[in-house]
Amino acid sequence: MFAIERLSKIKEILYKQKRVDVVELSELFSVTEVTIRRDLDKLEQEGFLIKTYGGAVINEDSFKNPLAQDYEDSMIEEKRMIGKIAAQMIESGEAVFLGSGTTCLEIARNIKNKKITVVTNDLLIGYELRESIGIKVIVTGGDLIQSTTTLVGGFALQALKGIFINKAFIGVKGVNFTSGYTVETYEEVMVIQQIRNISNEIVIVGDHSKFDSTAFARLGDLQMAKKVITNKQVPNEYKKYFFEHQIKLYTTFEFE
Amino acid sequence: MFAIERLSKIKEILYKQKRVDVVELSELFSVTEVTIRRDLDKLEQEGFLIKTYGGAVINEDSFKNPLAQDYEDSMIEEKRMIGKIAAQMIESGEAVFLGSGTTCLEIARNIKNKKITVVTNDLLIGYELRESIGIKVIVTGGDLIQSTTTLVGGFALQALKGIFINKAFIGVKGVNFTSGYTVETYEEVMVIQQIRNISNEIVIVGDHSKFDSTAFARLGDLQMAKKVITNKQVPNEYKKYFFEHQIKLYTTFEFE
DNA sequence: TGCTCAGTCTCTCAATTGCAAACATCCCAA
DNA sequence: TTGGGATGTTTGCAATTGAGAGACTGAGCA
Repeated sequence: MFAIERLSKIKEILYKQKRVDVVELSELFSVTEVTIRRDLDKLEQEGFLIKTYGGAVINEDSFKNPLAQDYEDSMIEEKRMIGKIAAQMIESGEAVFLGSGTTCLEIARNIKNKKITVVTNDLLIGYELRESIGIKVIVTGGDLIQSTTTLVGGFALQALKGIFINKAFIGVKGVNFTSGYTVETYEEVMVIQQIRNISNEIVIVGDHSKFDSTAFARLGDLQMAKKVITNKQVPNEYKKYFFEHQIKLYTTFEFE
Repeated sequence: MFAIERLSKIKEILYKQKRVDVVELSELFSVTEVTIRRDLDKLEQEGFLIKTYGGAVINEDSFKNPLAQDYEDSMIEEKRMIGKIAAQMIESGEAVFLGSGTTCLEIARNIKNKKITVVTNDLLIGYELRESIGIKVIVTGGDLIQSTTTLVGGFALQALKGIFINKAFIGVKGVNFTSGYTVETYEEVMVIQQIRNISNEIVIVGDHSKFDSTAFARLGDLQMAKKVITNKQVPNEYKKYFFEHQIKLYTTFEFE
């Protein structure tokens, strides 16, 4: 195992368990404790953790610190599964909207061989589908939200006035009984509201980490979509809620 | 086994196993470790992997970071110089349009610290500027031309109706006395014609390989722009022509 | 409070391994 | 023949890891 792999593995453990133990790590990786301490030194310098006597704890600030990379990729496997499920819902000849974010990007990766029209307001989704011969790609245009790949604003809204689509897949940042579905910016909400006007069907996508949390801008209540795709670790009370409200819940395993 | 075969085999292994080991690879291909390291250097430059002591690990970013992919561009050095010259023309507070293509992408790479508004119909240019805090990025939207990163069509034209810009940089595919400036598709011509209506100034950019050749769709004659940026190997007859027609020619060295 | 002691940390040194740069060689094509 | 690209060889340097010595920490206890 390379040092760099060990480091990223430590980061992963740290992310999941919030703390690491020098002795445990040294046994896990079969290296001496000295090496582990040196690794922790490096990660401390990068701001990921704070060393303590005997181990280290995660530095929560590192999430706000742009230098200390994003760690949302921990859900990449879940997102891939969600992408696959979503892809199965899309039929030949349809026009679909893919919202912005990595979950919708995973949907894009699973539909490359279909014959459909894809409308998106995410630069990377457009880019991802550029070689797919069966897919007509339409990008809404708009203002690029700083540090993201999401297009919003006037041009996006204008573009979405003249078209109609069969299904819209919307990635959300928060799912919550009280605040409903939430995303990071109000501008995105505006775009998605317009999508609701022109789409036959709304499908909400988001891995289980989105549940019970709330982002900045409210999209609507949990009943705004009749279909939700997530993975199987979604809390039971949501499963119950969706079932009681005739909202179809698709998870990485069977529908429950 | 040819070097290129070895490289693509390494990519394949990397993709499957997420990591490669210098010693293992050198045994597998029966070449020295030096050769493997040189291979890994190349792949690292292309962004496929990250070298580490003893081997390399796959660069997950290379999936999400389009700019890391297939970075084999002839004339890349020329384009970089052109990008730098173009960047010098752009002043704080201006609104500029960057057309599609790798030459304009090089312009984008040189203006990241400015405080300006950038309008573009190229997905990658938008993406490239997404982190630049001083830059407001507006993407025109539109239909994505198959296998490119260029947006054209109704949405693009519509978006370009309501705005005005100071300078527009247009990359061309062909420069020729008889056919004038040419690009690859008629749809692009439509976009650029609209740009001519809303821009104070048109600047044509293109390295010397574009001269004396012709692409599919005609943009206009050589006098449609009052400024042209290229590199110093441009044929003399064009230098003469531009001089005689009061078109300012900027090259990788001084104006001639 | 101060003591004790096991556990932990840091420092230095050394061995191993990997690396980069310079130079040599080979091969193919102009 | 010559020149350039790819590959191999050599050599000195750098990075990584571990070992051991000594210092530090902190919980328990007198």
